[in-house]
Amino acid sequence: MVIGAKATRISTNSIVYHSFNGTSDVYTKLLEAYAQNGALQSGKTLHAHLVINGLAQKTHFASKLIAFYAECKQLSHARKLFDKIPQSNIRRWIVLIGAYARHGFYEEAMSVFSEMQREGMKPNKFVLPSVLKACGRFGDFRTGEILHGVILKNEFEFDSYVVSALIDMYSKCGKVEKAKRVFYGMVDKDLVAMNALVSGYLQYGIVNDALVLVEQMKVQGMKPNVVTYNTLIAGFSQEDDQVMVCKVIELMHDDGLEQDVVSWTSIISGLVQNFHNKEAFGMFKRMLDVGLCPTSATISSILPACATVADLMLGKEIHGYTVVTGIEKDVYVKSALIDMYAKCGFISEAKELFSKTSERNSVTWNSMIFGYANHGYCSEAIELFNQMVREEERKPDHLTFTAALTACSHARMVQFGESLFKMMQDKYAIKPRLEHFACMVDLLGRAGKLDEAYNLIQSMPIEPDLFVWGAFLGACRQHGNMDLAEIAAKQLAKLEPESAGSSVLLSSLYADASKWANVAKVKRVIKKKKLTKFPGCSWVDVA
DNA sequence: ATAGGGTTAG
Repeated sequence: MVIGAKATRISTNSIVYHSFNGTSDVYTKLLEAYAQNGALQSGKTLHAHLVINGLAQKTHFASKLIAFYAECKQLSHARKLFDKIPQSNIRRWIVLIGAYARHGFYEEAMSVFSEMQREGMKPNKFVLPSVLKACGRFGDFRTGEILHGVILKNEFEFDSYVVSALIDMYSKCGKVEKAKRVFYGMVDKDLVAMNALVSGYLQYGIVNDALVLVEQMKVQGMKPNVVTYNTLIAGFSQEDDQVMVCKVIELMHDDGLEQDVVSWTSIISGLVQNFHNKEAFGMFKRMLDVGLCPTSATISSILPACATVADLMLGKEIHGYTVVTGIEKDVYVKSALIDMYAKCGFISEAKELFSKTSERNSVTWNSMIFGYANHGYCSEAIELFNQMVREEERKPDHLTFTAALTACSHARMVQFGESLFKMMQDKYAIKPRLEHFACMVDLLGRAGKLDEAYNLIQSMPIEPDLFVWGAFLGACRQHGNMDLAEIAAKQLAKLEPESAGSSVLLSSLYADASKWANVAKVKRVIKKKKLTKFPGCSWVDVA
């Protein structure tokens, strides 16, 4: 299938391949390079060349080709090649499942594994690490436990790859106790296993325990590596604990290890997440001064800090860098760019990036829909939502519905909003969260349906928060309903007696369509507790 | 065949 259309290019390229003498090593290296650069066309051409020369069926090349297509996210091609290799060959299962797991197709990896078992193939120690990884990333703890049983039954518990992957699976599923038990049961504890447990501690929010573990293991002769320290740095940085980040870096230097791109990216990411934009920019600059090149992960971490008009210049510079280096195509980078332009109000730039995107995930879609919704392009937002549902490229998630409902409420599309709220639950089995209720209350409230909004609040299966009451209060003020406004105000005061002022601030922000982006700022203010309270002021200035 | 950093919402 892949071959036919490329006849002309094949002949020219064949000459090139033959000039290398066509050793298998060259083919392998080329395929790996193509995979790394996502050079799908070149890889397809080489594939055709291998077919013509009768090499494509050789298991060695077939495996490489499967990995290549998986890397280029061409799952159907990978699967087609897999189907051409004789069934009894265990290697083909290992390669396909491994390729899926390595490139983020966790659901597929697990379903192929079930298929493998249905075909009567027994799992071995080479396939288990990939399956465990897929389980962990997918959060499928039940299957993971079954695999643990398989490991014990087949005495794979002395294979360090398998055991490390098992610890990682429990860690990723948030089962630290289980991860700990497996780790402490190991006769020869190895570095990868320890690192997997360290990451489990972080997942669970006990970074300090992780540090203690590392120190203990050091006493017993374990030598931590950059991965160990980077894991700890990421944990402390996310917790906004600058002091501990510095301490870990010092420890790292005592062990003769240098910070790499991942260390820097972890620090930058933590700073941005904790709203220290200036410090993040400074750190980014220092990283460049040290001579390290930012990766797509670094870029997608720093871009959210550029999502205000004041810092857009830097964002544009970074955008330029991504174009030059070719990482603009990366989904994370692309989504972050779309979000950045959209947040700054440059909807047409965001739209252009979105339409030129070949690979989109739910974040890409959601960023664009939010961009439209938050800037009053409500029909565009709804149209894009419909397109997403129609094309079934990605399933809408809870954020997609938040974005679409936001658009409905700004456009006063009450009926459509109600149908979305129903569709979300009935068709997609998404439980409405606080923000969905807040949108619905806002939608009904703006349309003057205050009683319906109030009924919805009272029917909520979860405790309404200040956004829900804030939206309701805004609607009551707008429609001059003193009685209901008073109820809302009392509820707000009850929810946040310490920072009653912030509730009012937030509710008015909520009511103001164009100021969504400021919510983050307000949250930061609240977090720093610098907000003076002014209880009982002009909430009910309805008149 | 296993371990580290990333994008949306609140």
